Amino acid sequence: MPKGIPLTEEEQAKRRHGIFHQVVNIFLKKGFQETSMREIAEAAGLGKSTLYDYFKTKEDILVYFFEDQLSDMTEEAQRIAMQNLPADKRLRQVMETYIENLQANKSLFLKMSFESQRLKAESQKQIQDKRHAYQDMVRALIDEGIREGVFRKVNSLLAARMLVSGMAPIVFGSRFTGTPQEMLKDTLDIFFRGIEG
Amino acid sequence: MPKGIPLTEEEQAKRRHGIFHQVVNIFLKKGFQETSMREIAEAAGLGKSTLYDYFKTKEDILVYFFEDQLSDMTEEAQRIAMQNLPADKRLRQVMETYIENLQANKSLFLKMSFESQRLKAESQKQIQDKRHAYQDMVRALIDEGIREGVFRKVNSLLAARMLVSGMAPIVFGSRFTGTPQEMLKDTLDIFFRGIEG
DNA sequence: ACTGAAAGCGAACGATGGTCGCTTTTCGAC
DNA sequence: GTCGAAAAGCGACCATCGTTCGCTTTCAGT
Repeated sequence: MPKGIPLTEEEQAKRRHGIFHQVVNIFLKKGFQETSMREIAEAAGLGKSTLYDYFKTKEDILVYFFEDQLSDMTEEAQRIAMQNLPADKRLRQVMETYIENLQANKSLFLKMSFESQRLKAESQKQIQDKRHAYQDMVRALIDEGIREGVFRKVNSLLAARMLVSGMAPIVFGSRFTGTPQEMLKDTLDIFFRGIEG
Repeated sequence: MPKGIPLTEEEQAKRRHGIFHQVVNIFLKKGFQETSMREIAEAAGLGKSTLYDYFKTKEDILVYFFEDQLSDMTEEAQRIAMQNLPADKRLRQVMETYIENLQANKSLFLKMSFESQRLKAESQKQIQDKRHAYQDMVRALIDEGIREGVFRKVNSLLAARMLVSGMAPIVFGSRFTGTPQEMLKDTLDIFFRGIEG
């Protein structure tokens, strides 16, 4: 990490990513709220105030996690959404990658979601905004499907919310009826049947 | 408030109640988490450490609110439950007083419920225990109704949870279809029809 | 080589929740 | 009536927290 040379915004982002990755195990072990900035800085091999060069406040670290994950997912979804395929096929793919992402960081998501309840309202709003961006993405795909005629005319925002929030039990639930893939299939079967044109 | 004379447990409880009552407006105005123990003590006209004689920690103050309210409600419900009436009539009365209590402290309940999300898991568990006590009360009433034959044999715990949690939208919801009394009536109509024997 | 700017750091800050030991008040025993 | 034990109350104090400040170190361009 050179000192006298300015970091581009992209490098900053990489650095933030790296810092978070180095620290994540403390959060998993003793929780976010119970970990002090001193500990975080130490675990990252940084001076405490250097940490503040990358995260404006402590809450920003938690917010960063969600923003990072959610914008990754949104990006990925957008890439899929641009393919030349019927909207329902694309939507299916989007949800598949969605639960794959959730599953890959399952315990981290669980812990962080729980801890995020204790953030200030303002920070929670930041996270919600990113969530909405993802929902809007899904919604746009449903709207496309409606225009294509593969979906009937439904309230697309409501449907998107229903679909996305219906994914949680598949990964985080406590009563499983099969593998996540099977549960996803069953859920999507119901959903698509519900809105098919 | 005498100094050299010991307080009975009951007097302590009264005192706690009084302290909370004197402080409640700060919580409503600037929130619980944002109010320091110094401010609380000052508003109560107490020394800071005296406050700690009545509440072991800051979180205890919030926990106290729920414990107090919920045990009041549980008591009241128990009094109604002992009357010599068919179980369904008693259950109806219980739920009526329930939403009356919620309504009477509506904004306080709202604020405090929101703030309680930020408590430590341990404190949240304390609150949940009291909630369960109330639910168990309702459940017992449903069990009685089953024995009396006015209800059919249902999973009484599940039904109780459904009933109690179904009250929230009546008081705290954002989409009202009538007065709380009307909404309660509609909800209970559905519920009783659902479990009638 | 020199300089300006960026990156990094530890000490220090203000505020917080919580504790300690002292003072004040009261009641009951003598 | 007084004296002492015990309780209630208190403000100073403590450790710790998140956050900021000013200094040092390092490097790129001249």
